[in-house]
Amino acid sequence: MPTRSSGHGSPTIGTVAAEAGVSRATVSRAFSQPHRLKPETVERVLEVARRLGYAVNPMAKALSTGRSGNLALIVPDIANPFFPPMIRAVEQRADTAGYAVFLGHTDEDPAREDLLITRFAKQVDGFVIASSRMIETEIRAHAERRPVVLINRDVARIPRVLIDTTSGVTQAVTHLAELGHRQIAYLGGPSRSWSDGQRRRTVKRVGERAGLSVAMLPGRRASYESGREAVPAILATGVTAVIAFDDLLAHGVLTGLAERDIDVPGQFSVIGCDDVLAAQTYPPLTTVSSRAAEAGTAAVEMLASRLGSDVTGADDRLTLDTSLVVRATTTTAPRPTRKTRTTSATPTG
Amino acid sequence: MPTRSSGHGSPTIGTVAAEAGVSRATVSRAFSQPHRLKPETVERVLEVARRLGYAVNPMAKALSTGRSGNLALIVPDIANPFFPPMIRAVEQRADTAGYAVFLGHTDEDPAREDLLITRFAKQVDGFVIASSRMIETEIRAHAERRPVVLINRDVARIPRVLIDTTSGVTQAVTHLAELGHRQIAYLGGPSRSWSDGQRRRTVKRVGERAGLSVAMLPGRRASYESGREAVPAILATGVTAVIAFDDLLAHGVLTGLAERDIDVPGQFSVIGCDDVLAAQTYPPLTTVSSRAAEAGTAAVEMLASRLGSDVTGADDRLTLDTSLVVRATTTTAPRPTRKTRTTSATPTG
DNA sequence: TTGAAAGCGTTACCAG
DNA sequence: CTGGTAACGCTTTCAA
Repeated sequence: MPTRSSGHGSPTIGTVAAEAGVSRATVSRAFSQPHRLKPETVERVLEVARRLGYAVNPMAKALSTGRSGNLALIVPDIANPFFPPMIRAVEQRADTAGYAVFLGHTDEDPAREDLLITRFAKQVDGFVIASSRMIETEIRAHAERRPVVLINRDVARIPRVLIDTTSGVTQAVTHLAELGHRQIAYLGGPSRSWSDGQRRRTVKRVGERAGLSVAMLPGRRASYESGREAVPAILATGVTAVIAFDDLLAHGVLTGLAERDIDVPGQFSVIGCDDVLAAQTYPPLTTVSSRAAEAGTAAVEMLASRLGSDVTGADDRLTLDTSLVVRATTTTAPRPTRKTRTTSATPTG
Repeated sequence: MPTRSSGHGSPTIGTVAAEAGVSRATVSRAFSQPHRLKPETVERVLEVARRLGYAVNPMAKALSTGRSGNLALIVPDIANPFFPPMIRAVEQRADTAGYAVFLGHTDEDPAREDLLITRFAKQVDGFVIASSRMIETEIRAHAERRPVVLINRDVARIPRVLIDTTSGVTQAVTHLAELGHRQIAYLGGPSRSWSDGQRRRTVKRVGERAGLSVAMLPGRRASYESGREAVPAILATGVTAVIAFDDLLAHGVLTGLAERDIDVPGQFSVIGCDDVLAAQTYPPLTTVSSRAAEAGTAAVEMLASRLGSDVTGADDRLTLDTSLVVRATTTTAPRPTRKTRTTSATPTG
């Protein structure tokens, strides 16, 4: 029995229509295009709707309009303190733009990332993909189906917002050079990370230009433990300072160093990246600022503008500059007392 | 022109049906009830679908079946490190159960929480609400519309998983008593927090039973800064040890104490809660373990079981016990030398 | 085992 | 300014 206005479940547009004595089309308009209706009609419909506790069913609406009003945010690792502020910002900005957001956690796995995006695809109007680990081809493929805005991943012709750590890392290297350090190391992060590539290249380039010998340590998971475990390798290179991919690693290094009774910054200088630990380490960590929240906000704005008007727009690429925040883990290089020896791997320079 | 099998947009069930020479109903069945179809038919349909890149449209499916395959996770504060592991767990468990998850961030605001839930309602099959700040009436109202599982909020007859810190906090108080402390304080967290209430009561009860004098400090936002700022108030009470609502606050207290040259644990003992900072503070924080991830997983499981079968089931209430993790911020009470006095400013060494 | 057709709740085009 | 009526893409009786 196809009764539109039954009284059991949540009220539908039909229920309201019947009760208000108008057509379903009118009820629909009362919500989506009130200006095309006589004010008193709108008022009456809305009143009835309120009384009945009616609310538009987003899925039905989506099916009809082709726009879901949903976005998906994909991140590699929620547990990394770099992301929560970004997630928060995306959520907030999306919310004010009327979007609800799905959260996808890829656990740094490109395959999982690909899968998640595919699963979300039909249910969202667009994606914000942070620190994507997928290969360009895959990213492009997805971007062709749905609007995509990338964060910290530079793929031509795909809207993206990049936290440019070149500036901050350059300052970091220069800072160390000025303090008299002659040998420094870069402790890498996730290998597929665009940010890591950028930082790695910057340290190398700027370091060598400043006449420093710089050791590159292989990338690893960005975590406190990884940093702690990397200390022996770092020391083996004989450097007097290290710049880590991020604060988490740097924090771990601080601990590893402390465990070996190596004084920071007295005997060794450490610099982090992202400034997520603020002054919460001991000693307070010198680091490169980040702008995760801003990036999130900007990404949603880009996405929203794409969704609003079908602008095939220019090649959107927003970069956010960073800078060095000097705290207490860096100081002048120790005089070359004992000669630290490299054992096997990791040549310098 | 109502052509079902046009060749432009993403393929629909009609496209596949036409291409495979079967009815739309058959295609639908090939995906949802393959066993009710001749194996070779299923195979052919699936093959065609794959070739065409067809994927079921979840919204259309949802509209038809009334189940969206989505869940919503509501949290008060993504930035608090207590939540990311939980979010991660929820996401993961939901994923394996075939659900996608919306994330809602309420920023500790009950009104916003209420609003978010309402907005999600029509689009999800159920909610996991963590540390809800809403009043019981509101929670009940929502729970009547959609299945709800609460985390760290104890509302009768609503499925909930509670991280029971009673055990851990009891151990904490006892630990301090055994170390000879006679006066301790509890530094409160968010006022609407169920966990805070539980911890507060436990500290008070167990403390007094052990013959300690216990000072209750008003609740505040669970953050590093709040903890740091609370130090003067703590010192003003003349206690020799403090148990903080969570690790963030405790960490802040550590800093505030250090700024005043008060040695921890030599002159003052500090205990946190949730164990989210692990050994990452200086000194490593004695704290009460937490089980955020487990709670998230359990919550989704409860929800999924409710969704699966319409069990009006018993009064589900799962509690997860905790215990004290002793690290390095607690030790025997200092002898009553100088009478600790609060001045005003922040003298540093 | 398969097909026809009636919904699911909205929107949007076309009349009036 | 408002109503009728096809879609939107899929599921699900009901028949065959």
